[in-house]
Amino acid sequence: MLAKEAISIDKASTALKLMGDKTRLTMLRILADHDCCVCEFVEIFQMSQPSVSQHVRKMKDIGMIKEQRKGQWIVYSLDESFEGYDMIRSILEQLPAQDHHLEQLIEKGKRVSCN
Amino acid sequence: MLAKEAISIDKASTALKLMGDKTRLTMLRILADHDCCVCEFVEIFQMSQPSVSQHVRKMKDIGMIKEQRKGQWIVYSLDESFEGYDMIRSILEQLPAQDHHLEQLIEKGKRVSCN
DNA sequence: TGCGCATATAAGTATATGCCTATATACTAA
DNA sequence: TTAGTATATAGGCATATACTTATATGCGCA
Repeated sequence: MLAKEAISIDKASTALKLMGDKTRLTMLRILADHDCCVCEFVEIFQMSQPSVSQHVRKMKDIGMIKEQRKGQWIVYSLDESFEGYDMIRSILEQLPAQDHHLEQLIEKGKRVSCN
Repeated sequence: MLAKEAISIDKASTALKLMGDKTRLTMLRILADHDCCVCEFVEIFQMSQPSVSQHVRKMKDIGMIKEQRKGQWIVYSLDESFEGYDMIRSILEQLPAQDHHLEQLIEKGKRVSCN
């Protein structure tokens, strides 16, 4: 057993359910390395802005990610105070990095956040 | 980054989706410590046998668990050869043990598998 | 062979999910 | 204030999910 604080089955299943969607899981894997705003995800996933907004909202609602307004944009990031943070971090660390999405964003001149 | 073999986002999201159900997640947490058969899960979850069978089937279909017939029973266990085995193991290790379910099963004289 | 137990499958239903379009809200800058 | 950009919400629709009951299949044993 790892020396990580245990999370309840209930909390864990709620988090894992959200991570069970390919789009959200990719978003989280990106957020593990880079903060992002909604319009960047729209560009990356070539998906409607409301769809992205709804995915983001679900993750924000359970406290998995947090938002911070930066001028015109709302930048999202993993919330380290989330009860299951250690768990989701350890999951994301086992997934391939998604830096190519960020690189393409920069190439297209659509990268917004600076980090 | 941990030194675990990477799993694709696709494979991972499929596995995580199944783990996003409270019943299945609890089953998996139990299987992390003890092999079980369908009738034991029926007793533990107080759920219809077809429901249990369907949950088990979904996990078997993607290779997450494997079956082994032992006489009258089919005993299920985590499949170590599953591509995402390291990932699901690391998740389950962060969840509270579910030994009380097994203990209650034994008290009721309904424990089947011997391990 | 035939009965009983364990498990699987089929079919139906209610609810949840993920996407879309249309519209509302919030902030920036002229 | 007004226009433009970013984000959120509402409403609708198609599909997926989780459960149920009814029924089929598979194995062990008398």
